[in-house]
Amino acid sequence: MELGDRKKKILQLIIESYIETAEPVGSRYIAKKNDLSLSPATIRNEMADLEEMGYLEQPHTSAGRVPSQAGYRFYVDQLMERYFMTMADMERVNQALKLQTEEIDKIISRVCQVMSDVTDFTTVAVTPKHDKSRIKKLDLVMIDAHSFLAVIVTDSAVVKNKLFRTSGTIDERTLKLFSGILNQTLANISIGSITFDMINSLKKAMPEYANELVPVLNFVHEVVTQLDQSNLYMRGANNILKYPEFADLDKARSFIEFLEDGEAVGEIIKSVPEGVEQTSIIIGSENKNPHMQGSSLILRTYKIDDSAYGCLGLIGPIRMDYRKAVSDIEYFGSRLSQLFEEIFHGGES
Amino acid sequence: MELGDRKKKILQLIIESYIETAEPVGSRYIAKKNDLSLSPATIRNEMADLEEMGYLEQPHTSAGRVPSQAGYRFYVDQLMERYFMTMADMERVNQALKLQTEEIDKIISRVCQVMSDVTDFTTVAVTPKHDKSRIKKLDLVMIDAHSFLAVIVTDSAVVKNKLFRTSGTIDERTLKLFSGILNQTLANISIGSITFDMINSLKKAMPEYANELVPVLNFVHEVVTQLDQSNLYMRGANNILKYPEFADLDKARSFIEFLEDGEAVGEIIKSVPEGVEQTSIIIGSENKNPHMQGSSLILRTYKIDDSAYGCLGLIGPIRMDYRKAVSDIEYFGSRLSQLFEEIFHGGES
DNA sequence: GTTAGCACTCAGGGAAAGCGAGTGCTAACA
DNA sequence: TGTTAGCACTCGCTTTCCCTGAGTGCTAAC
Repeated sequence: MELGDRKKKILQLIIESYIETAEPVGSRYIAKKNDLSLSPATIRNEMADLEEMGYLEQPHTSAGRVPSQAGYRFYVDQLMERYFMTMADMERVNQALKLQTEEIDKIISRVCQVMSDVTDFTTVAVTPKHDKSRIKKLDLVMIDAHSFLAVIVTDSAVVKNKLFRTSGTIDERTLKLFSGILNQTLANISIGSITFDMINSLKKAMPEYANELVPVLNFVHEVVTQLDQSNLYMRGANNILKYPEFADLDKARSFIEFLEDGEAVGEIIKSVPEGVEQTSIIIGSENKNPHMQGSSLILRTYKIDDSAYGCLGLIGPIRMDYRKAVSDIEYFGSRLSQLFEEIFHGGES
Repeated sequence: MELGDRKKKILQLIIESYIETAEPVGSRYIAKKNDLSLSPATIRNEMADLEEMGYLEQPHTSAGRVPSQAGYRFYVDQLMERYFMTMADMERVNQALKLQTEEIDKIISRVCQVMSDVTDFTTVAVTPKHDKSRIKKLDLVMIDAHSFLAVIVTDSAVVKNKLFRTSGTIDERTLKLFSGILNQTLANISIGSITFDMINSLKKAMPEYANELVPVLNFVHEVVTQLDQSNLYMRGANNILKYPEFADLDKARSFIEFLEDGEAVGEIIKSVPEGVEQTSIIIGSENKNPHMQGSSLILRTYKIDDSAYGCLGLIGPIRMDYRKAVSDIEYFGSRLSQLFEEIFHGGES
């Protein structure tokens, strides 16, 4: 059965009113608040139809109607209009994103916080995996006769380092020799394709320097493993307590606990297709993870460079303001992509 | 008025029972549960005395007694016995602290999480300021003809780095020259004493290299500022929801919000005297910050090296198990100090 | 100094009653 | 045929009232 324009309008009004007030919506309310020039009785008939079609539900006989999950889905797919962020909010975001740092993790963590402040939702963000980037340079810098620093720089501008203390003394020449060999083998290969075996065979190749070299190779392995993973940030967990849906303390607590466990949340976010900047809306039981089935999740990918995409997320009750959430997250996503564009391709710094 | 042994014993029993059950404690209960060989009536007399002295309170006439803040204070100062962690818990902590990394921030963040898991409290941790450490080496590593990496290493083994893209091409010799000058001026001075003026005069000293050098000097300034601050970690905010004291959602929410705001919490923790490994207990309104006055805070300093101390904290309701909290945090603190001792003075790595 | 006995207090829980928002159905109307 | 007024009905919420029971303070006896 196709939905007529009037039914669509009524459904939209009900959903938006419910989103705002969290109260079941009655026919009288719809008739009065909006100039549909229809009587409550007529609205009631339409509402009964919408319920039959599965878009609305009734908590109990004498209450108004509440959107069903299918209702929300229809709403976000077909009814939802674009929301425009106020200039004030945009300005606020832009101010907050004026950072001195270029460290990806710091930036993402900050965005996560600002987004939580602005949207009043719980926000999550994952930094991209760097499995497709390459080691550009591996250098060993002498600090003093008993210690040196290993530095790894990737073409995606990630730098990792570690200090080493040596058992004997060490000189610049030996370090140069080491770094030459390491660079030859490991540079310009994508991180994802550096294997444990590769590193192991390097270890065996130079038994005379094993004492100093093995720790460095372990470090390389550690870095490669690290870059192959993404970090997760979460902020504003307290925000979910603002919604009456989480008035039950136990429910709220176990949900926050779930959110604090990065692994699980990361798992969910990984399901988002990489490589395109897009927004996904996952409503209630559309979530695979049972903990999330009482909530909705809005995800938005952002781009660091062609080989690295990260993801932002907003978590709220199923009755969340999808209109605002979507436009907010899209603004953050685009600002973030833009920010990285400036940092990595914006000429010298 | 001096407290007799019997009064002390009764006060202790009341406090420990209240900590356990969160229910006001009646005279009958104390008489039955413990073999004081006293009748409820006698206990009542003693309780009335303790109330008069300000150690106990009565929520209402027909309820039992509840410890007052002064009661808790007396308890932690004079009555509390040592609690011994179970071997199982210790083992669990030790397992969780087996980390591959030597990055201070990662370690602290991890400890914070484990501590929250083990203790069921909200935990905070601050990393030390490094204002007393010195720049040991400042190196510029050439990456390719258009970019180089600046690396700063301090004597407290902190490494910071940043990539620079240059407008023109650059060669190793120029970088050597730069790093020579920078090292000469900035190395072996304590971070806290490197001033903005100092950096500014360096900028002016070499106008011909301004293009490349100024960004590096800005970076130095940034690093110095960063090292002068401490980072704060917080975990297990959801844990406070486990306590009936926070059953009021609004209260709980605003408290979690307060905790998520690092600044404010950092401010509180800074009040702890540095330089000694010790435990402080701050009960309810002894906290200066009004948000904290409904909670108690246990703080414990830990040592990274002679010039750098950090701090761990447990946050719970005033009715918290001080006995367990104190011994838990002390175990964590000592393990942490020990860990850093191994990392920084344990010979080669 | 300790204890038994007793009257008194008061928060919390449960039942009962009343309220009111909202419905579905029917019949009349355009 | 779609719309609307009217009306009886449903049912969750709130308020009120009462009762219960844990716990107290006081008094008098041991």
